[in-house]
Amino acid sequence: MPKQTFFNLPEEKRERILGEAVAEFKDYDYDVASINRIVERSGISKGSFYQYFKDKEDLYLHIMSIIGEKKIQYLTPSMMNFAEVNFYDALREMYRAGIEFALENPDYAEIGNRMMKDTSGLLQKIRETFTPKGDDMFIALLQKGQENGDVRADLDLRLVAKIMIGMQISVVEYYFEKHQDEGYSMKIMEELDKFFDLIRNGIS
Amino acid sequence: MPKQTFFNLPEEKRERILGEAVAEFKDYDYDVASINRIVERSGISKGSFYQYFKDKEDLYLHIMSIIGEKKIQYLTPSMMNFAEVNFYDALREMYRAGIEFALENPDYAEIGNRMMKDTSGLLQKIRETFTPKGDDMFIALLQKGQENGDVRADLDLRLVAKIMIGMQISVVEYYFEKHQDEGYSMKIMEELDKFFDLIRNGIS
Amino acid sequence: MPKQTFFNLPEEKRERILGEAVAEFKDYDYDVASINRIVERSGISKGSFYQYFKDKEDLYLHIMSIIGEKKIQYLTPSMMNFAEVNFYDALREMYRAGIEFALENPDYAEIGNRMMKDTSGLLQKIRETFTPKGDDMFIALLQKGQENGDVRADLDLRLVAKIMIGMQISVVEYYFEKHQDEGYSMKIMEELDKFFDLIRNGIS
Amino acid sequence: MPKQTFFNLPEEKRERILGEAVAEFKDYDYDVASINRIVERSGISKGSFYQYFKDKEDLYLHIMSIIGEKKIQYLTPSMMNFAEVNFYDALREMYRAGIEFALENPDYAEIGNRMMKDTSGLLQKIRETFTPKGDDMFIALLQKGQENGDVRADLDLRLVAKIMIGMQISVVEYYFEKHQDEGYSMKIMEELDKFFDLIRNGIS
DNA sequence: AATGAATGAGTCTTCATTCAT
DNA sequence: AATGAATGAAGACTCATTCAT
Repeated sequence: MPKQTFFNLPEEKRERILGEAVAEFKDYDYDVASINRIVERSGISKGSFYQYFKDKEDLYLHIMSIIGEKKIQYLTPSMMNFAEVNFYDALREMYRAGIEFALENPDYAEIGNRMMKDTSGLLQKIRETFTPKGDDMFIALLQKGQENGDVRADLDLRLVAKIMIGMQISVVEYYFEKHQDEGYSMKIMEELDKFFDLIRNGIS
Repeated sequence: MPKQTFFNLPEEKRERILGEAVAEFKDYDYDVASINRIVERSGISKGSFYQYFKDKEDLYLHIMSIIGEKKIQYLTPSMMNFAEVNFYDALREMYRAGIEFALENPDYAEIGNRMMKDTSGLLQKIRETFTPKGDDMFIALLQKGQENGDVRADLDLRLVAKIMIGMQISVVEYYFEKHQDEGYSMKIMEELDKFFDLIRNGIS
Repeated sequence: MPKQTFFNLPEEKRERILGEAVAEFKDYDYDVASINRIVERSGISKGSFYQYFKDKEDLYLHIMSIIGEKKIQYLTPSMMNFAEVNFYDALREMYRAGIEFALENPDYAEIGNRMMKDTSGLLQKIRETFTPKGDDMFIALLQKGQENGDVRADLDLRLVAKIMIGMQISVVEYYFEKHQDEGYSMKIMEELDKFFDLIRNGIS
Repeated sequence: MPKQTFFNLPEEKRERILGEAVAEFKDYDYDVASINRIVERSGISKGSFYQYFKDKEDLYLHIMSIIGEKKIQYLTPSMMNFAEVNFYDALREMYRAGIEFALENPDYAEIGNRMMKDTSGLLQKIRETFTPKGDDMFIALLQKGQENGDVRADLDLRLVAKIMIGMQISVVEYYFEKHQDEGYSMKIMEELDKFFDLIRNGIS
């Protein structure tokens, strides 16, 4: 949690610092990311940095929480009426929200992915704080699906949830690689629907 | 390629060094892994290390090639009779081999995953040397499946291959977490079969 | 170019660092000169050094530019009225300035000579930035001499210029060795005049 | 002085080692030259090296003595009949010999120049061992010239000798730069003669 | 609140030399 | 006579963090 001094900063300055920090953590893993570089590019002094944040971890956690909040903004609306829609529509909506988040906030998505992959000990704890949310949402969704009869009853839901989260990342990466140049387009939803048909009806 | 001096070492020492290096690369990304720590824990001098290996990359590549060979040992037998078996049996066999490799060589698997995730530029090239194998195998398998009529014709095979590789990793991670204490057990195959049924027939 | 932090230093400290750096580059070629020694003798930490200078080359270039400026202070006055004086007076003045510079700034002269001799590749570029001045000045002087009829027309001026620059170094070295103990004295000019008579009228 | 073991070596091996050592000292100053590289390229073991030579300095001194001997081979014949010829012919012959040596043994010449330039303390002593020869020869020559009346009496011969040695190096370097591509040719003597005319009769 | 100089441990890598076999 | 493994000091450089002003 940044110190109060940070929140007292004029917004412009606060955003500048955060922006450069995001740029750094997008390009480098936590361990390799450099406070030196962030400070330099932000145009603030080293001393100031340590008056805003306790240490590197403090800054990182703050950014992660910002990313988390942003992600929830995308997900929440689609969760509202889960009760009413059927399982597949809900699942599709969830994927769509996640992908839209990634497309509109590529830096945040990249940092998130980086965190998921990192195993440097420090981040282990952090990950455990952030991932359950996503996991639990998927599991809850699947349970509802089982209740509705939309999903087979004999599945290990935690495994399926884990796989589906992994799928979401794979799909986003694939889309990034494929459409790198064309820029963002939600044409991805067409492909996603084919993918959902696959989930639903199997490969065969 | 390590220098000849390394291969001239008494096996015990050679294995000790490699063991400590593996332990290091298992715990840290390439950039963060420390030669200092490796030599310290191996009980050799820094000078000696550089008489065995050209540099950090040389050591890393050597370990990667050892891992690659090991993995091939697991995969090769199952590839033998791909022509004769049907698509799903082959796919199942492939997964089984991959999972067995990961369960019996968790450190190697961890290093492999780490490499796949790394974005430090240096490893980009290395990855391209090692990953095509996996990707291509999956794609080849899927193509054969399409020819046999086992797999639907309207699929983007590269996307499906990417997802299935991601799945394999997810599955392995899941079983690591679940069976951490119980130690390795191939009871996993029972659950995997349920999973394959899912792939085949869909979630519904 | 040193970083701003360096120029912010109290003058005493700044001069101490520069002094020790000059002492190092006077005693050792660029490649052999040691940052470790410089910081140790300056009484600053290694970290501080790299907050003042980007790297070894940065420090070296800064010193070279100081030397260059100093040298120009010696040369400029004598260049003022080249147009009016005859060739031999100009040449003599040029030598005198160079020798005076070397006698009064022996460390600078030594570093300069060292640079001229270096072949380490890095300094090649640097040399090309600094030497043209000297070469060109000599050639310009000789050309003017030819126009005035003071210098024979059948000479390869580039060769003569090269020789005369070498002569200047030889002369300085000679007086260093000879008058090492006696300290600096411009009695050298008497001998130099004999030498110029030699240049003018030949050995015979 | 190399150890006896070195001289017991089969000639082929001895020459190979020396050849690689010469190649190293041609490319790098004494301090920067690497025993590691020499050993590696010679295909001998580190241990062997130190059974042939006491240390780096021992090897270097041996090479310098070889170079010295070679140079004497070029110079001696021309010195034979100094008594009989006039001063300028002798001087011209001396230059010619030196230049021919440099053209036919460029590596040796390069190492020699490097030594002359080096000031690493160690080489100071070495230089003092080797240079007097050259200096003394020039001085002797000039003295004879003075006796014959070929050379003015009012010259500081040690200074003139130093300058003339420097000139020889300048001339060789110039010729190397100018005729780099055309390969070796004694056409240089034509230019040299112009240069001697200059020495003799002065610039004017 | 802001500064920025100071720090020492850390990074990878190369070196000349020794010594037991 | 030959080997080559072992070594520790030294090289340049980066790091996150502290603290006096």
